[in-house]
Amino acid sequence: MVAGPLPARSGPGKDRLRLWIRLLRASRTIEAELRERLKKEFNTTLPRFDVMAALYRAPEGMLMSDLSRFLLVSNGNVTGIVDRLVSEGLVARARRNGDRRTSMVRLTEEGSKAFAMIAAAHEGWIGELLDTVSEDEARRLTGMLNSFRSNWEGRE
Amino acid sequence: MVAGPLPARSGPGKDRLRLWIRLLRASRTIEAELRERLKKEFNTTLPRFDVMAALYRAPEGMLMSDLSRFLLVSNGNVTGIVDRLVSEGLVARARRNGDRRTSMVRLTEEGSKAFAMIAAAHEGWIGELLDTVSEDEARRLTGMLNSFRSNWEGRE
DNA sequence: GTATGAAACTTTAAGCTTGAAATATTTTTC
DNA sequence: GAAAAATATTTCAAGCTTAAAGTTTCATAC
Repeated sequence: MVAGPLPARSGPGKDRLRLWIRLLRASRTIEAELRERLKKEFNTTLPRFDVMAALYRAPEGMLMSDLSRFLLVSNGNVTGIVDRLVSEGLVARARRNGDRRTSMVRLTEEGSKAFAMIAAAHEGWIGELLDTVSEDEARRLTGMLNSFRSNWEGRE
Repeated sequence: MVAGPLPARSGPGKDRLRLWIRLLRASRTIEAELRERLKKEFNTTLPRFDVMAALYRAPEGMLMSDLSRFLLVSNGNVTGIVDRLVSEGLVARARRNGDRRTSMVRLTEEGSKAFAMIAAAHEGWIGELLDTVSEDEARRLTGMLNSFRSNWEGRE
């Protein structure tokens, strides 16, 4: 989804198609760079980072379904990633509240420390990778993307 | 890479971090919707669509390495996707030019027809999914993303 | 209290993705 | 022109991803 079907020079909707293609190329370029650095510097992956980032925001823990909803990925997907993080000792499942179907997932002490270090580097990388975007431009772009998102969210 | 590590309210680089998170969430949301529709309506996938889109632009064919460079994915990845497209009769490999290491990959007649249909639907979907973005706004956003991209490309 | 259905999660099969190693071919160097 | 380096591609192992089907537990209705 990086190329797009020969957008004709003009016509209704062509500008949106062009926008979509640019958006996708930008995020894929940055994503590839981040993935490579996460691997090289911390021997981890983007999905693991995503899960840890979500859990870091929720010290009390999250349900599996909260995680998958928040990260925009499927349920089964989260199961696998959390499994691996648990086996690495970075995340823990606690099956304690009344509902025995659910398990509260949270970062371990070790996971929290590890994440803090990775997150600091991550923020630096983003600043570096996006340094051709001025802070002001960044705010405006964010605003536009935000309004797209909030409009979109109510629809499905 | 959809959440991001608790962006502090302010500070240097925070606006860029926020921008990155929005960018990623927007593209993931749209991507998920496209993937679902491609599956439901045409029983195909986003990676297959990407490869076919690239080949549609190059009737004379492309090398595997051209494909992987253009699509921003690894070599081995393209091999697998093309293998499946070949087995479905939508794509053909031609090992004909002087260099016997390379193979020219192109759409078959059937593949070209199939792609044209899917692409028409795809363009409509994008118009629909992005209809909260005005055409004017789309052009401005595209411009900003473009300048990011061209600045970035010279660097690595 | 027991059947019905809903909810939370896991498992499975198929496919996508990467980085690294392997293979085959061409080009360069001496 | 043979050895070495470079290029184009494929193979491989590990992990990510989805949709669909399966399991367990909970809530509702009767």
